[in-house]
Amino acid sequence: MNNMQIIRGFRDILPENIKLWQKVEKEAKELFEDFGFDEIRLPVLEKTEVFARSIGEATDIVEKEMYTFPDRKGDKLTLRPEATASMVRAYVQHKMYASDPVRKFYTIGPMFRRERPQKGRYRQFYQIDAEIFGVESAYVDANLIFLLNELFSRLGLSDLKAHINSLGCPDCRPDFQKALLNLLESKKEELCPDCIRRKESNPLRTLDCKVPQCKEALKEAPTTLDFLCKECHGHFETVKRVLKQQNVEFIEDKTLVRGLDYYTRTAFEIQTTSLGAQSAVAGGGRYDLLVKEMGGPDIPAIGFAIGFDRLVEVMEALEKSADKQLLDLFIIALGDAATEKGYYWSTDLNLKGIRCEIDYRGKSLKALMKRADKLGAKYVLIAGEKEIKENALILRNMNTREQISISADNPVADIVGAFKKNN
RNA sequence: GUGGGUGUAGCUCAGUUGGCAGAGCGCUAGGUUGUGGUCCUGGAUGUCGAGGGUUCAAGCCCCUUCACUCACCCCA
Repeated sequence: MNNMQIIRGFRDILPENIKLWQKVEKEAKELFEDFGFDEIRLPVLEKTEVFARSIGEATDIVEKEMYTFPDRKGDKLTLRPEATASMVRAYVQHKMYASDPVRKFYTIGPMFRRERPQKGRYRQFYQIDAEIFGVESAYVDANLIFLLNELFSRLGLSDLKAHINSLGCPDCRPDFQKALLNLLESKKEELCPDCIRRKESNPLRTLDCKVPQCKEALKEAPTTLDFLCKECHGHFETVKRVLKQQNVEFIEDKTLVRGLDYYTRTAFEIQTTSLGAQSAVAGGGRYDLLVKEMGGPDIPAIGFAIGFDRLVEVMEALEKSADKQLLDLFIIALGDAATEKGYYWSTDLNLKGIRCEIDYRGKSLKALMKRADKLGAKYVLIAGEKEIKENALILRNMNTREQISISADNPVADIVGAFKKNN
């Protein structure tokens, strides 16, 4: 096996697939800018501490999925597994809250997690990330979900559903956790091995276990919603009311728990059915405690991440293709003199915005006509020795087979003119 | 990390009880000395994922390993 191979779980996004990526990126940027978000670009490497502190030491991401290594000086560095931690780090480091605590950012880029690859899951994957700092109001929670919904609808995706839940806050979460732990303890004979483990590491996770026996045992389990304090309850009700008012369809999903420690109150996920087990295309939530935890002041925040790769895959599954870019003109130059002229013409045409190609391999007219056809050329310019001598190049319309004769003195102007007339 | 499936031409895949490595598409050259798409004819392209074993003989059987893939776990 050839060793010069891409790393496992990494992939090349090839030109034949890039159009959808560009389309998604363009739509997202336009929408976010319209909604008042500013782009921010963040590094791919951070000190390990940035992620360990924010995501949670005991989470799977930090425990076993990060690409972590010492640099030459011995500092422990990590390839970012998600964007929010870096976003908060930047917000705090530049003391952005000092001049204006209310900030809205988005960023697009690669993330890295060393998991076993499968459908819709890669070790380098891309996220489109948006965060709002400094607003506690439930209106921005609803607004972010609305924004996701709008983006997906603009991309023509309809099989996506928003799931929302509230995880409570430090006031109400402890009571809930106590109640849940009590129940887990009493039912521990019936739980699957994974849930026995979760009981210790991340009790919330037992709520969305897929093993039927666990589901049955935990049917009566308390949920975060049962224990919400008055403020959290009101916050959640507002989110739901506003979404209804704006005709955003959603499912209240009390099994929706998110894996990162920093979430509080609103948690949401956009799910699809067309991607096998990887149902989450976007996910996010509120993290009112994280800015402070990362050394900043007590400032609330909320954000989401869209799984770019997954989104593109959903679109591919629904055959939402983007148009292939075809060629405007293919120049067939036969002989050395014609080839040299053809080179200058093609460059000039490129500069004038005409997508034009020429072939230098000295092939036959027939072979080049085939190539022009393969490239989808709208026109072919034929410049053979005869045409040069007689000062009469042939411009052939490949759809109508119509051919006109143009002078070899300044064919670029004639061609540009022809394109203007047709467009 | 655990389990299942799959590795044969650039792509999609056949390959029988172990007996000369194949097809379609694509590529390429012709079919009127200079006109594409359809059609016809010819041509090129293989470490049968890799390493080892069994055998007179292995793409096929056995062992090891790697990769891809799906699922679990977890998450976007």
